[in-house]
Amino acid sequence: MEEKETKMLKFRGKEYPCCASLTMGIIGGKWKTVILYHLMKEKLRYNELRKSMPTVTERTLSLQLKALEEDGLIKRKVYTSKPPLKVEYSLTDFGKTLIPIIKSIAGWGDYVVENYSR
Amino acid sequence: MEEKETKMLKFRGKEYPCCASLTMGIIGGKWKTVILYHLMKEKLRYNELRKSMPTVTERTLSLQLKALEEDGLIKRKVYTSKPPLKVEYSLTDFGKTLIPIIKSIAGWGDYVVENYSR
DNA sequence: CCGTATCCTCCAGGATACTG
DNA sequence: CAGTATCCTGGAGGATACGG
Repeated sequence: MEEKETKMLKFRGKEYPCCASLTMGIIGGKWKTVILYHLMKEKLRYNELRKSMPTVTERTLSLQLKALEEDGLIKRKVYTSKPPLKVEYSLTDFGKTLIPIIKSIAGWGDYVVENYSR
Repeated sequence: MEEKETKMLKFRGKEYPCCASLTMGIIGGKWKTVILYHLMKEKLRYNELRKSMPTVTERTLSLQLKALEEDGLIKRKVYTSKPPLKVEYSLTDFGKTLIPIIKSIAGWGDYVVENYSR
């Protein structure tokens, strides 16, 4: 009679088995934390982001930005409607709640590079 | 003449464009942080881990444990050589340097569930 | 009990060309 | 400048059965 009923956590329609996997579902993937890391310091235009991330493709950057925007972590502001367009990306207030995490993630990366790089 | 030369970071033979992506390369993926999250509190046996992670498959859990062990984040200790085996997984000292990150990742997940769950 | 061995699916991310 | 539109590929992760 007893169902497994392993209390799944929900956010934006997706289910996660624990709080850690929920966070990783939102900021996981190859590029999301990198984008957030750059936007943490300052708002940036599309091309500025691209230059900060030399190995990402246009399509992938575009998709990741859209996903982050849909999850409410970043906002997209258009300044000119006539080409050349000017678009700036920045963290939302919700996105800013991630700053401590991004900082510790970046900090640990630096620590590893300094002490174990090879 | 000037090469792009975008100083890549290296760890265990892989290259990353920035410190944040290096960290995510090591603890990213669907299950690694979940495993570390459970091992952070206590060492656990294979089956205990499985029960903590009801939706992971045996094969995937096995592969992720092996990857974490290869990166030096967890250690595997075998207690009996005759079946039934007893194997315990725990964080290494290096793995323990991740505890602050895991805690903030888990904490943010909890925060989101409390304030935005739907 | 603690995994491996096979086989398979799916989609994140890449390459490239093109547009408002 | 800031993206879409197509097409494609590799590998993460899943399902299931079996082995020490």
